[in-house]
Amino acid sequence: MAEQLKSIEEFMKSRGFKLTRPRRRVVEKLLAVKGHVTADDLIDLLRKGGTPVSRATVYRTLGIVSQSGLIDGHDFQGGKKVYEPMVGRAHHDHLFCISCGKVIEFSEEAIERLQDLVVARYRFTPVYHSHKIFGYCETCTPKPALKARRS
Amino acid sequence: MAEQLKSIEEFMKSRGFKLTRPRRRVVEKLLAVKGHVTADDLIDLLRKGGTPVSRATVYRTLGIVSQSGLIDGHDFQGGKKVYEPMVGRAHHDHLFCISCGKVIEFSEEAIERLQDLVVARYRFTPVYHSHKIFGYCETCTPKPALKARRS
DNA sequence: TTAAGACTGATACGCAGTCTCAATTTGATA
DNA sequence: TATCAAATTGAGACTGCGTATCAGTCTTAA
Ligand SMILES: [Zn+2]
Ligand SMILES: [Zn+2]
Ligand SMILES: [Zn+2]
Ligand SMILES: [Zn+2]
Repeated sequence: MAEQLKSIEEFMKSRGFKLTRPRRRVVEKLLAVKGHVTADDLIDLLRKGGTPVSRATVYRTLGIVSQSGLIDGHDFQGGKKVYEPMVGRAHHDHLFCISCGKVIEFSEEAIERLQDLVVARYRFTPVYHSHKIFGYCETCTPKPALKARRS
Repeated sequence: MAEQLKSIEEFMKSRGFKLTRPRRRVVEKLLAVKGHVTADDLIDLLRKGGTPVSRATVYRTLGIVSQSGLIDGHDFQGGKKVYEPMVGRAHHDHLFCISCGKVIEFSEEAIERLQDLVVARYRFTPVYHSHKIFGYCETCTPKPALKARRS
């Protein structure tokens, strides 16, 4: 955990940013929370934790660190970004349940390889990608068995 | 083209919506423009074309027709949706140039198949997906040859 | 003709995120 | 330790896409 913080501090230094106390609070809170959180989640958590940080600083910090790939932001629902730490984690993509909001992470190396093929085909230089599949998770999917019984 | 309009009209009827004159104007304009346009692009085009339609109606119409899969909306840049007609077209995904904004469409059947595999693994019922690769298009990618010469 | 219901458009509103700018903090230097 | 320029902070104003509201209009079928 301190390890992860260190990585982030290094990145910021390399870009001429300081890991100030407010910024550290934001990053530490994000690292402490497992899963995907919004900027406002972080603001609430920090306030409740007795170490409030201004909205502007939270957004700015997330913006800066996002550039490093050490944290990732995703837009699932309509226009509300969720962030997750990526320090020391492998790349993954997401399934999102449009009924309950559940987020499932998946890795499929074969897909990643095929993307290399696609970009090569168009002489495109990829920087990052977003692959999201929307639908119903197991508990939100209507059971076919029940449907059949009804008829 | 009238063919495409017909499909959209059928969908709307089936859902209890009427293809009124303002709605038809919006849809026809979208079908007429090749490529990806925003709601405001459509508003401008309609106004310049002498057949203005209110903002609300444009947004509402795009929202209604989007539900059919006959047009698709994508969010590339920050929070500005672009729409494209899908009537009679096959599914495809996108490359987006973060330098010039160019959009390249691609189809990779193998990726689509692998997605089936992924969702099955999690007993997930897919409804739609979004697969976007961001980076630099051919003309925006710095040429390695030039770089080498410099050193 | 009349009336119920769908639709339109002007505009107010919501909301995530950004910008502004005076006050504060940082950290390099004397 | 004192000093100062540069970076950062935070409160709140602001932006911009999209949605909600609602009075007035258009349809359509008695
Ligand atoms: Zn991926
Ligand atoms: Zn994730
Ligand atoms: Zn696809
Ligand atoms: Zn497309």
